[in-house]
Amino acid sequence: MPLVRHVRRRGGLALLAKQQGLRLTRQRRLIFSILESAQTHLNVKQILERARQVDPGIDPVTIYRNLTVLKRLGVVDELDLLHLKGDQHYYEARQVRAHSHVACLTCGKVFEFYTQAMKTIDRELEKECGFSVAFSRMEIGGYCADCRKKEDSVPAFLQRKKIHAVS
Amino acid sequence: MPLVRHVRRRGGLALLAKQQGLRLTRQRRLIFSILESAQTHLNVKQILERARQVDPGIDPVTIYRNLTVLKRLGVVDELDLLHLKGDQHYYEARQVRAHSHVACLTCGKVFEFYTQAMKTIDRELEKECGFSVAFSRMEIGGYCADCRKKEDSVPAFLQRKKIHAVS
DNA sequence: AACTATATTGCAAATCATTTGCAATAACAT
DNA sequence: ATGTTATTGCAAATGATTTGCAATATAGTT
Repeated sequence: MPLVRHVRRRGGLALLAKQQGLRLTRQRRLIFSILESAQTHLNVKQILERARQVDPGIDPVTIYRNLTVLKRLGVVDELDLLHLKGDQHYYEARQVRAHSHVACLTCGKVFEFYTQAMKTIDRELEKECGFSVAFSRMEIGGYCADCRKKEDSVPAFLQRKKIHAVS
Repeated sequence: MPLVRHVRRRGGLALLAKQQGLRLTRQRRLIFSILESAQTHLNVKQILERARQVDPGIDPVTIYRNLTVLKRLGVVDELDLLHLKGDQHYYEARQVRAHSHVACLTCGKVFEFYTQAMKTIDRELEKECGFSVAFSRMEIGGYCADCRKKEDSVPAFLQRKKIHAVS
């Protein structure tokens, strides 16, 4: 059975890359370390900025190519975060614990939420469908506590007019 | 507080559109009906194809513009289905019951999975974070029962070589 | 340490999806 | 019926990502 499943990284991405027969170039090391040390999901532009602080000559295409490799290895996730900020994609090193990304539709804040319930779903899928979960992503939109206090705030993406629940 | 929240459609998208002051053009009716009658998520190309069977002159830009409107109304969801088939996006009319999209990494099959556990997460977020969930999306990658039987199958997206779990 | 095979890079150009400007048309309220 | 203006289709622009290719750098071998 094919496995990407639970990839545990002991030596980090660099070691994993070696095991896969990839060459460890200066640029690749740099990109790996940026992703590994990132506190949050980054988009390509952000990765490029950080990379250029160290290696000003690095080309965007190198970022793209390495992200492709990392996606194929199953060690980074590509997220779109509900497209709240357009169609750009975000990347993060895959974590051991599954978590969901929760975005406030008013202020745009995104935070991560860890819950056992995601594991529950994995188990249900195994039991009910014989489906073996390798990884999962959850993205939630709604209104955060702060914004709910400020009554009349209008979600940034609702430019035309307020939308009322049709019930 | 702004609401998109639980939009229940009684008269369908057409009625909703009217209530929002949108004009019901021939093209718009068509696009609405395609989305409402679709059994599954569609990408833009698929929507365009279906639309052109009825109205050969319809322009892609009309599809895009209407999808934008529908997204803003909060009645269609834009999915990327784990980017298994590239970066294209898929659209589906938002359903009353939250569900997750489950994709097999070997055969590419995607199915929908309904579970109470998603509602559990909503409640946890409300309780623990004071966050009010408007909608949520979950996408799961793994291996379906059929493919697990056929031992040595290699996931389509792993072109280089087999990846073994690093443990 | 030099040698070799080839994976990887950077640049330029190509591609692809999506958006924008604008004039013509069509929907809807009066 | 008439006028206002939202919506459409076309063409061109944009922006992100990919591809071709020659130069370079890595890692294995001598």
